[in-house]
Amino acid sequence: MEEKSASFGFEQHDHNLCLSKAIQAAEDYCTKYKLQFTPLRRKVLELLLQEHRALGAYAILDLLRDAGFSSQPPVAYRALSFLVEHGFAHKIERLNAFVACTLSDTSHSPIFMICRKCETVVEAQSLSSNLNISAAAKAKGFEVEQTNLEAKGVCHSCVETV
Amino acid sequence: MEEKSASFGFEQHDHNLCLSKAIQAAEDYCTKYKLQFTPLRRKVLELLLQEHRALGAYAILDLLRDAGFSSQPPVAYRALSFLVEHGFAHKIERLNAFVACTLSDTSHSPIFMICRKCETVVEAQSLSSNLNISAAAKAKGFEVEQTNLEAKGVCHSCVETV
DNA sequence: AAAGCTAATGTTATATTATTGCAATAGAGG
DNA sequence: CCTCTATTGCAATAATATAACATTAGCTTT
Ligand SMILES: [Zn+2]
Ligand SMILES: [Zn+2]
Ligand SMILES: [Zn+2]
Ligand SMILES: [Zn+2]
Repeated sequence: MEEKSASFGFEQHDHNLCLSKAIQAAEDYCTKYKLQFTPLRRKVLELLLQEHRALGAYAILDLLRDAGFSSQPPVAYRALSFLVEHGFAHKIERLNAFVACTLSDTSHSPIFMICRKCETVVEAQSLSSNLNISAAAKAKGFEVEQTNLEAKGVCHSCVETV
Repeated sequence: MEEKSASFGFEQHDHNLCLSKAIQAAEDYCTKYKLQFTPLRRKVLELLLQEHRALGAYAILDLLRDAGFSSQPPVAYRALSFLVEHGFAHKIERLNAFVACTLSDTSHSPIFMICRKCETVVEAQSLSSNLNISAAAKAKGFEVEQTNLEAKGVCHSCVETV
């Protein structure tokens, strides 16, 4: 009874599994590092994991209200800060929105592919590109601490549609 | 009487020349493509070129007021849109701010190195990294249209200071 | 030059995104 | 249970950005 209806990585996959694994991983990480994976934080991560799209803070706030939490901006922003800080989510700067992390590896330099039609956000691990960047930077005497690459384009599903 | 006091590319350089060249290039480009390089647009580009730092729209607005222009938000945002659209400036998403383009090549995929201490923003041309990204994307069936890489770190001058 | 058209700018209002400061509450640790 | 700290709730406001419409400037055509 495997469900593979949701799209991810621009591919079909078992999204229920995808979601529960990510939650479990976050829980394990928090236990290990004595972080508080509170109901609020868990809920926000779940909301982000529902879809492989970036959600704005105020969209999350609406969903939190539905779930019985407070719906004041700081509530969402603080939970999101926690999730981003510990690598459970990322901020997509060009959308002012947040997406759940889909890579198990903590503290990575992600590449995001953002479909401008369906707004799906897929995260990939940076390949050698990161090395090139560091090299280019080093040549200019710059110490890279964190990189963020956001690619806008059209995904497989959308490229065929008008 | 060469002046090399300003830092750029984390290096000393003749900033007056740097500025006037960029203005001239923009002027030439606009003439060629019949774009209106109006006093307002020129002024905003000049303001961005003053420093190799990203300026927020409202900072620009303050400077515009000093220069006798209107200081309502749309004035700055429209001029910035024009400059960004035609490649004379870029938006630094993680700063919600704008920086003058320092590369002559029109329509490129820039890399920005942002010093978190002095806030200098240096633009570099992407090397082979772009190819890697497109390759990674293609593997996922994604058509890259535009990429933006922002690296946070510490520049040469600041790395030595506490 | 005058009229007509289009692009750019001015202006007002409002939408969207994000933070500050403080009070109340929940959870960890003794 | 008590204390301390982290988290959440809440109110106000800051910072960033856009929409809608009026006015002006710069061309084009007559
Ligand atoms: Zn999934
Ligand atoms: Zn799509
Ligand atoms: Zn310069
Ligand atoms: Zn610096």
